[in-house]
Amino acid sequence: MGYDVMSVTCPSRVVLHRIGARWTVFVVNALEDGPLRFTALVAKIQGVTPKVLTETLRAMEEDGLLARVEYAEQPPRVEYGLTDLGRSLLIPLRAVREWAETHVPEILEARERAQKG
Amino acid sequence: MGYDVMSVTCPSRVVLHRIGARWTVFVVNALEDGPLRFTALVAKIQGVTPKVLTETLRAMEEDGLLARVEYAEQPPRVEYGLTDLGRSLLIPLRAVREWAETHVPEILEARERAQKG
DNA sequence: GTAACCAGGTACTTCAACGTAACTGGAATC
DNA sequence: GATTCCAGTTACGTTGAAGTACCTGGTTAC
Repeated sequence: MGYDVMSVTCPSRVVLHRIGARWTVFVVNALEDGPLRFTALVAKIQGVTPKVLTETLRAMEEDGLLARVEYAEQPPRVEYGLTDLGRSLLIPLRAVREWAETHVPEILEARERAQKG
Repeated sequence: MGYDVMSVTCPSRVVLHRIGARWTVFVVNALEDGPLRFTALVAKIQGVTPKVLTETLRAMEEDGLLARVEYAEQPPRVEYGLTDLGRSLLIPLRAVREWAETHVPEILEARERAQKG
């Protein structure tokens, strides 16, 4: 239904902002094959710090992209997995990721040309 | 070609960062139907300031996504248009945009639930 | 008992992105 | 000759996201 992304009041702008956040794309991709524990995520997504990962996870949980599941075991275990909504995001994000991977060389060349020229 | 997006050194991270920049998506979408002049862009993309738009355009030009064309007329005219590379980006970005537009309600509901609960 | 693991939390700092406001300089228009 | 349009530029201030470093409290393994 007609959202106008160019309008300042358009709610899809908020959504695009969340998607554009530095680490959201990585979390979604990292959870592609199933739920993971916090430390597994830190290990898999190189360069992310615990603090930032926590913030990203909380934000994504708030948006219903992610489910945080505590298991009542001893010792307790916490797992993060994609919801149906989060999983549906995989499709467009995969397209972006593939575009990035295939066009990296062209962009790097363009940057070099811009530096020299 | 094996890029590992999860690796810190992966160049596609840089690319994803540029794509994730607040206004890149809007510029690409705004130029979908052909080249536009600077002021036309400012008018079309609501909320963007001249300064930020200039920065965004320069960065995109450096990456080869955009071509800046000066016409040797009186008075001179400047137009910005997508390159082939920039146009190829339209496809994955359209997918993201459509996802955002269709799932905005779900996300807003999830946020409300998170606020109350 | 002590060392490491898990799942974070806190406090502080930094930095780039973003925004505001005002200005420029040439050309055309009234 | 005053104003407006175009295509920005410059200086400055703000903000929010990200990073650094260290702490915590329970649990299990050595």
